[in-house]
Amino acid sequence: MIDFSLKLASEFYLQDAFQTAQKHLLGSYLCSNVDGKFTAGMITELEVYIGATDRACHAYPNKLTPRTATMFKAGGCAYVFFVYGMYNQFNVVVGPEGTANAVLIRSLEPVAGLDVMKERRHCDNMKNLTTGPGKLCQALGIAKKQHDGIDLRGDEIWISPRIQNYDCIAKPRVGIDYAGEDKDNPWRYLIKDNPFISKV
DNA sequence: CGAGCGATTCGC
DNA sequence: CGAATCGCTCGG
Repeated sequence: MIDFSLKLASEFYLQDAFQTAQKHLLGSYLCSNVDGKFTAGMITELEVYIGATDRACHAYPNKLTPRTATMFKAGGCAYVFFVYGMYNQFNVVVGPEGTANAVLIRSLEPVAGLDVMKERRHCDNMKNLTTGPGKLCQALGIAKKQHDGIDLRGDEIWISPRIQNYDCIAKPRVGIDYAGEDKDNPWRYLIKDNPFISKV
């Protein structure tokens, strides 16, 4: 059984976003205790965004606005944003204060609180509960209004370290056709052979 | 101050 | 493949 009370050490949030994403975040457990309900899923897919140089990043080129402000905080907090009038997306802020790097969590394999997830998602199919950035926020009860900027070492949303190593696949990121030269960067990482993915 | 749009999802 | 749906950004 997994001990979800363990939390990813602070040091990893302050290091290189690509290293942290592939070696520490991928395969770890995103946990939430929202409205008194515990849910957790293993991170199977994520994407890296770099504020200084990456046209796909909301904070490019180091653009500080009310929306992007949390990305400039020190690593270890959540950047949660709202899109399409109905969906939230959850990112892990990585790197020292003043940099705007974030890791978008795109898909989870449900591990705990499946009944809660099914209820929140109005859906019974396990493969459809958390396989997408908007879906997993709904399943875990994560929303910008309550959770943007929240510390990930607190007791509402946190990350529990991976308990084994996984082979990693790199692909281009999803839904960023506007990003020009950066749209083909292979900064989407998936656990090899894990079926809980948002897209092929 | 308002038009345009988005790191998506679902149903037709 | 198009609608849903609204906060954020930017231009006027």
